[in-house]
Amino acid sequence: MKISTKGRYALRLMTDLAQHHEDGYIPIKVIAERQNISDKYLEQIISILGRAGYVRSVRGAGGGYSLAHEPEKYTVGMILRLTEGSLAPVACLETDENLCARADSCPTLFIWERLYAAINDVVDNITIADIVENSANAADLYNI
Amino acid sequence: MKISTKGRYALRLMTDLAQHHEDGYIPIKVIAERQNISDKYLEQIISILGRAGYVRSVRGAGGGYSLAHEPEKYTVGMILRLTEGSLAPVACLETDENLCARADSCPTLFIWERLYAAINDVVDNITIADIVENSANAADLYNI
DNA sequence: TTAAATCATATCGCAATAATAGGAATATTA
DNA sequence: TAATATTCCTATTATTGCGATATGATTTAA
Repeated sequence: MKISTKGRYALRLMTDLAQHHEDGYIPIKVIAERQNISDKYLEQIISILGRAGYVRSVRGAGGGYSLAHEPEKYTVGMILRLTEGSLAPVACLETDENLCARADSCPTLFIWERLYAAINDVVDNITIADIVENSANAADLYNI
Repeated sequence: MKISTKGRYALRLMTDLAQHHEDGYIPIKVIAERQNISDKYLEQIISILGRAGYVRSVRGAGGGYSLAHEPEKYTVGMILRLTEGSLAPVACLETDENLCARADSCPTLFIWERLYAAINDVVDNITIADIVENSANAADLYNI
């Protein structure tokens, strides 16, 4: 029951882009240094975000990445689902094909449904803008 | 973000024991057949439950396993934490040692805290007795 | 004494995670 | 035009954890 680095890095990536939203296109190397993450690994992750249309990119010198939309348009759920896959705690909740034959009489299914709903409720109600705001407050609090 | 078979099997195991709570000691083979799970794998899982004092065992012919307490004494959270380990969505919430140096200014920590709280809230408020009851209702509903 | 059961370990195949690596394609700038 | 900076694409790899399977020792009842 862990969120992998892929999802966590993706969130930090999007947050970083949001914090520097006014600075035009930012090379992945810069973000990798700021976030202290392998730039080659970040490259792979941002390509997922790019294919989904979450970030825009410009190639060549002076290029880089930029958020395609405003930070408040992205929920944590969107980012995590894209990079981690489904957040369902059991496979049988993911697709109709995965739904097992005994689902009608499955004594534990309601547990996973409640858990799934609780997870979705959290991640779908926090946006990247919220993260940026929270981070600004924390910095203020600690006089950074 | 998946609950592994270990935790799921443990829940089915405990539920099965609860459903046959009056039948004395039940061999793991019987449960394995009823639940259609590898008996050798179940053996390993129930040994965890045994060491934790969740089930009692009697060796030798005529022996088997039995719940150590009433079904309402066990929460889903207890079983899952024992078999899966911590349900924290990120390692830094597990122990003080895991808490990273930048926690004070971590912009995403509040997400994981909320997620963790939501997960705990679900699993700590469902007991094995609830599962048995739910299963009885479902059986009734579908005329099984 | 035989059979039924728990108890204890060791081993194994597979897949996923978390990178690392190398280079092709594209654009800017000197 | 050449050099440089960047994205883009794909292959490889080391490590780990999952989900078993296997073997056998120990205990107890019939």
